[in-house]
Amino acid sequence: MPGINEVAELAGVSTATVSRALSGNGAVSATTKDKVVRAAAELGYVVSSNASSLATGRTRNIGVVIPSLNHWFYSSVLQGAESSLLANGYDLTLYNLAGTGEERDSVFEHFLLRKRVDAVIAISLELTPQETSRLLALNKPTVGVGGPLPGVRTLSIDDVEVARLATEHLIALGHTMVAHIGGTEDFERDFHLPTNRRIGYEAAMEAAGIPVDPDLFQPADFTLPGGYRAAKQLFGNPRKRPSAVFAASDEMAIGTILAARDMGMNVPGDVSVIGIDDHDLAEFFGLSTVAQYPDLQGRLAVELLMEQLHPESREVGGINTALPYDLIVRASTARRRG
Amino acid sequence: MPGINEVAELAGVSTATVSRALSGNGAVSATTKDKVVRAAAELGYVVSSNASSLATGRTRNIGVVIPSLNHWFYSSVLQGAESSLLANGYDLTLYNLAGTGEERDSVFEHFLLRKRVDAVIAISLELTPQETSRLLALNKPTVGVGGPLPGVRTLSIDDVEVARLATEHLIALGHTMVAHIGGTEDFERDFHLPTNRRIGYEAAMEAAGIPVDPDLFQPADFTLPGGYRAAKQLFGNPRKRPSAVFAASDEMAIGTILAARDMGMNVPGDVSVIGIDDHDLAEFFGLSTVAQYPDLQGRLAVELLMEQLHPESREVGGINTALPYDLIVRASTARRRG
DNA sequence: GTGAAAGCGCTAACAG
DNA sequence: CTGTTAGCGCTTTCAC
Repeated sequence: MPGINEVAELAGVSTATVSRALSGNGAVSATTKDKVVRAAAELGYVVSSNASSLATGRTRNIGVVIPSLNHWFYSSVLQGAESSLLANGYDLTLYNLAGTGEERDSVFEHFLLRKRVDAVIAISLELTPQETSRLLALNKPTVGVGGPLPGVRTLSIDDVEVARLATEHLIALGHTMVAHIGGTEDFERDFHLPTNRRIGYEAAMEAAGIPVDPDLFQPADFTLPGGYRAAKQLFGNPRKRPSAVFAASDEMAIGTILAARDMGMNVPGDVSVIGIDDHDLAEFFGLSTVAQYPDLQGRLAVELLMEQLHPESREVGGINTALPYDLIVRASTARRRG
Repeated sequence: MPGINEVAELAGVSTATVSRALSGNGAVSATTKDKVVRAAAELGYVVSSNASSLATGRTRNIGVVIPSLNHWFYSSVLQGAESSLLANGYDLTLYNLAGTGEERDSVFEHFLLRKRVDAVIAISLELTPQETSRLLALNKPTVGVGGPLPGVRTLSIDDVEVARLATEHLIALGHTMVAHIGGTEDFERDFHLPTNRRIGYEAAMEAAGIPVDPDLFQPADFTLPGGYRAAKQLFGNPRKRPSAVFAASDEMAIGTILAARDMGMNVPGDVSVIGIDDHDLAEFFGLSTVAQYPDLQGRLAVELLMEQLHPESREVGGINTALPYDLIVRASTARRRG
């Protein structure tokens, strides 16, 4: 593990010059730079990030706080963020909030404060007021993805619009008995988004002059089994059978498709189904959906941070644009029959 | 952001004493320790991990290298490791190898070498010889999970035994036409495990005196759609229709169940299906399986590392025990009909 | 049990 | 353009 002075010696220059040559800060003649680079390569020299951080106050490391790793959306955002950070020469340290309350506390009480990160990305987090203030107290650039974080710049698709679009697709196919599977109250409190999606659904219905029927709403937990159970309730109602279902996530929509099959119903013959996400499995199940791009959202979050961390070298444009989403029509939606 | 000297001042002691009191290294009288702790709390003092690392040479940070984030197994291991590291006061920095070859290279060429981690956990990695030597050149404690890593202590279930157990379960139910869906050749080269699982399958068949029929093997890519396609091939063969399928992963097994349904076959009436993993969705699909516990594997990997990093304070026992796995019988397997 | 002081390996003025 | 030097904030001998 060679240090900077060994490189300096080999190259026949001072350590300061080595530092300058390797970091690009400060002018170095082309020839010395070349010498230094060679020497460093020969020795296999790599800066000690600790020493460097201590001297500069910057760590080239950013913290990502995530509610859980086992969800398609979160891990996709994480994947996008990781890859983009890597490209920018940053490390990513991961804080997972799943697990006991104690673990969660210790993230906020100890870990984030260790001065180990230059900035933090918070994925779909709904924090307690205390946690939020801890986060803000870090006084570091922070950006949220997918969750509303008071006081923090947040990246999120327009859930109301996305839900409206999905619902309109169903309505345009002639459906009027359009059911909605959305978040449970618990879930709503934690993530807000289900409420927004429900609002978009209701807006689309009302705009089409179709009264919103509370019996056509079923809460679920955003999982496939949850969607399955909710759909069975909907389909089993002898009085009102929906001809279309808008589920607030693809996993629930897939559960809905499976429930329909199990009840002997044909999708889309007897019932149309649409979700939100464009989950990995959506294509396999022929699921129509509104795609969002969590990977891209993770990348964008990193861009945003980089702008704040390196204000000089970046142009600012393009970040404030709304996040993209697209209606993707597959085999699970069709014109109302009869 | 108070520093150690401010704490020292408030407590009326030297910085050396603060360091000792807070780290537990070196003797400090109970009363001074108390004073220091109070002062630190009052100021909200947290050590600068960089300064501390620079001085001690230890970072309290460990690197985790993972092939991809979107897989149940990997992210479960990661989750277990993260939570266990947190409990041990360690940070986790994440290196994802998915993405372009360049990104992958840069992980090995630059990031891991930054002296930022005390140890590394490699999840299911099959590395090139060059990458392996880079890794070993770090000369840091390293443990692998789930993949064979030459020269590295690795945690892995006994794939041969697990596969044999699954197959025996089918055989014991009277099945003789037992098909196997395993890894493609590409996949095999990368992960080895499919081969081992296939070996276990064949061993069980032979032990029961049932000749292994190559027509009853189908390769797939460990995904649900892949399992679906493979199963269709198996079930569509007009000459030999298996009465049971052993899939090398739960996702492929679920694909198999869906394929059977789509072909009008009843599970387990017409065909029994078993997988390996105990995936999140296994219960929902009533899938019989051999559970492995990736979360636990992640935790164990951390234990192993902690032993190496803090040899004094740990007892060594229990780590060399084979990793646990359990046959879990649900609704997808039954006695052969007729 | 406690303090003084010498670094850990690098960077950033400041001179030249 | 390059070298000298003073830290960054902590830990750890070494005395006392």
